[in-house]
Amino acid sequence: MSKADLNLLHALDILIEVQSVTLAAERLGTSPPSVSRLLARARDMLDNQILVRAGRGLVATERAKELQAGIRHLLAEADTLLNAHAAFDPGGLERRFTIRANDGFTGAFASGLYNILADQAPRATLRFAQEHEFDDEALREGRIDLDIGASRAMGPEVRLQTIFRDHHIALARDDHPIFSRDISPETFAAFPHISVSRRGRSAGPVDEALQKLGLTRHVPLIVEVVPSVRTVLRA
DNA sequence: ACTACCATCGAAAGTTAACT
DNA sequence: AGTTAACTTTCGATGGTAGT
Repeated sequence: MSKADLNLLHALDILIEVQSVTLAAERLGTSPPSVSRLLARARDMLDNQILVRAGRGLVATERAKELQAGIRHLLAEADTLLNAHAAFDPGGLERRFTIRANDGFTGAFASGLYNILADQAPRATLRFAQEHEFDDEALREGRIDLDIGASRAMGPEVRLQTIFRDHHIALARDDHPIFSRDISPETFAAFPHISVSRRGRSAGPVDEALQKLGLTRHVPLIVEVVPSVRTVLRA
């Protein structure tokens, strides 16, 4: 790696992401031949085919995908190191921050966050995106800045931090038979469930908890938002 | 002896054009 | 769409010269 430099690593990161010399050149603000030469240097340096020709295009190899996480980690560390001396001035910040969160979080915190932003970074904008709007790669690829939701493993390049704990509430009709006796995990799992999931998932933390008790539940219906549940229960 | 300035050289990285 | 060749530009290293 003695011939590596940050420009090369940055170019390699983009090349692996877009899998195209032309697109990478556009992202880097340079020409395709220049990127082609960078790619040739990277191939020589790594002694490995990181991007291979597939017809008229390029395809990232498994080795390239393995390298990418490490490359991004290195670039982030270098950025932190090189900019440590620079005083951060939020007042002059001109950029949009995209936060992926559910309606509950947006309703509870959007106003407060806006007030802070207006006070400290008046030229910046804040966008709340719905949970279903981006895939899991969005955070890793920088399409969103913050993902607020149930924690899940996303690799070493993504930093996780617990900011609050939430709890689940179950709804049922007034005359539902579950209320005729004490509610236990067994009776809870015995009845069919409606799952509320913007991502269309039928299983989640509830199912993991039931599984630990040797129980499973049947989820015949999935809806996106809580009001839909109320409508179904009343029907 | 030290410093500042200028010219020269070579490596690296850029471009266009042509080819595969 | 990617690669290569030829050429150009940029930049850092080096050495010579002049002034203090």
